[in-house]
Amino acid sequence: MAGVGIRAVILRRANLRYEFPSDFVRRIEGQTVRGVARRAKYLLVELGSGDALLMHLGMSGSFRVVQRNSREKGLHKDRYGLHDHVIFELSTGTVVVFNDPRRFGFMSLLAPGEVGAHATLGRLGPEPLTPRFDSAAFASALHRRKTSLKNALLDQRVVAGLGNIYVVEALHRARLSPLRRASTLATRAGEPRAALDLLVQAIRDVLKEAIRNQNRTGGDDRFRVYDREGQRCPRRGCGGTIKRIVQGGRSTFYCPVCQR
DNA sequence: ACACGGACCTGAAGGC
DNA sequence: TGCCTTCAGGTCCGTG
Repeated sequence: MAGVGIRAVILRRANLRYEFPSDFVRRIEGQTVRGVARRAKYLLVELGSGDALLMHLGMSGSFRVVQRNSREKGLHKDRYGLHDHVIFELSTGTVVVFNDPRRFGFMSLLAPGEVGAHATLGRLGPEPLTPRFDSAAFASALHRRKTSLKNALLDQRVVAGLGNIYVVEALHRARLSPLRRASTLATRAGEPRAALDLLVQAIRDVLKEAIRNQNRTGGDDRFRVYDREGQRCPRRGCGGTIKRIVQGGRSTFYCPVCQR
C-alpha cells in the first residue's frame, strides 16, 4: 500500500457511528498512502500529509476490494448498495468499498500529534502477539479486578484486540471458567503462574489460528465452544456439555466440567 | 477507579 | 404469508 495514491473518495452518507469530519474528503483526496497499521481493532492509514485516517469496523463493517475493470466498474454511485457508505478509488485502479449495515463502525482523521493524544487509543492494553504481553504484565492488569475473567478480557485496556468470540475460545483452551473473578488468577496460592501462563498462551494460539484461517469460509469447525450450546465439550475425555450464559449483556459459551 | 446497564443501528432467524 | 421477538464478532456514556 505504501506509495499508492488516493484519487477519489465518495461519502454516500453523512455519518456512520459519528459524523464524518466536514473536511474528510478534501483532506484525503490526492494524498499518498505512507503506511498502514493496526492497533487493537483500529486501522490506521498514514497519509503523505501527516494526517492519519482512523477506522473501525464496529460489528458489521467490512471492506471489499474491487478491480476497476471487473464487473463493478467506475465510481458511479448507482453501482453501490444501500450499505456501501465510503468508496476509495486508488491510483492503481483498485477501488476499496466500506460496507457497514449497522453503522457501528466509524472513520475519522487525526492530525499529526492527535494519534498519541487519542484517549481510547492511549489507554489500550498490550498487543497479545507482542512480547509486551506476558504473564507479569497480565497479572498486574488483572490483580485488582473484581469483575469476571470474561469481562476483564473483553476490556481493551487489559489486553487489546480480543472480542467476544476469541475471549470465549481462549478461556476454554486455558481451562478457565469465564465466571471466575479476574483477580484470583494473579493471586491464587498454589497456582503460582501456571494458570496465567496458560491463558497467555491460549490467547496467542487462538489469535494465530484465526489469522491463519482468515480466508476459510463457513466451516463448522472454526470454534470449539462459541455458539455450541448443548453440544459435547470437544476436550478429549471431558464429557461435559457446553453451556450458554450472559455476562455483561453478551453471550458466553463454556464447559462447566473442564473450565475452572 | 471500577462496574454495570443501556444506547447506538439493521438484518437474519426462529416461533406462532 | 406475515408479525413479533430475540440475537448478533463493539464501543461509549451515564449512573452508582
